[in-house]
Amino acid sequence: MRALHHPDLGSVELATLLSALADPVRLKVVAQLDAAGGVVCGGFDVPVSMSTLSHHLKVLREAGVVRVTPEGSFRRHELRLAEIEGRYPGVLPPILAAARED
Amino acid sequence: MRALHHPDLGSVELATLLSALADPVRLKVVAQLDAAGGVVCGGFDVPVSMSTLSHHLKVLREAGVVRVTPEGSFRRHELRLAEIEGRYPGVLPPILAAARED
DNA sequence: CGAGCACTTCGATGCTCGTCAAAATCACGA
DNA sequence: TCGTGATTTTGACGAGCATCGAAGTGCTCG
Repeated sequence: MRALHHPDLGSVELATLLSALADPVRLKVVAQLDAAGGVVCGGFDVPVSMSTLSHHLKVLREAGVVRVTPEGSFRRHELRLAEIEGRYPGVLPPILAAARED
Repeated sequence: MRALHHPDLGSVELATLLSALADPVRLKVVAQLDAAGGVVCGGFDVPVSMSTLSHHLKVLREAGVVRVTPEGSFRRHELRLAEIEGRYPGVLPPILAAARED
């Protein structure tokens, strides 16, 4: 498998970031990531198949929302909250707060 | 033409709101609407044809982002900022601020 | 090594989206 | 009433996306 690519937040367009978040499944993912402090690996509670989840995590990673760290045969996913705050201040927290209400 | 429909913000999903904003043309539109105080009608500065602009304005209206008021043969478009704040506090302002940087 | 687990990638399908030109609608003024 | 200007709708096209199952990759432990 080729190395995981994580974009520099400076090169992420606002529309790209919003597109990544504009999906019910991905909103659930980031909400769970936020609630669990980012330590969740593949234990997401979402109503899609494993392969579809993998696709969504890839979208989030390529939009700079999530950082993925291989850890044995698992993968740790974490929100890149501080970096996103640096690029688009104030955008993510209220979205996380709103996504939490479900 | 059937009457213009403006959804109740209470029935607008977060993913719908973010989808409406997750497009470069629509981000330009809301940024201009924000900057001009909402009085702009069809005088948007966007790189698409008139019919495409109309389509984007319809998307924004149906997502509850914009209110459209017929005014003679023109149409006034305004951001529903306060209402969106009531439903999803803090979400829109930082997006507008980020979209302003262009 | 070999089985099993945790994912990812591939291929395919059906749906949605952004875009345009052309035609339709609508309001106002001559 | 006719025409003009503003805007929407229609119809069509190509691209992109969410989804799945099946096959592939890589890690770990026996």
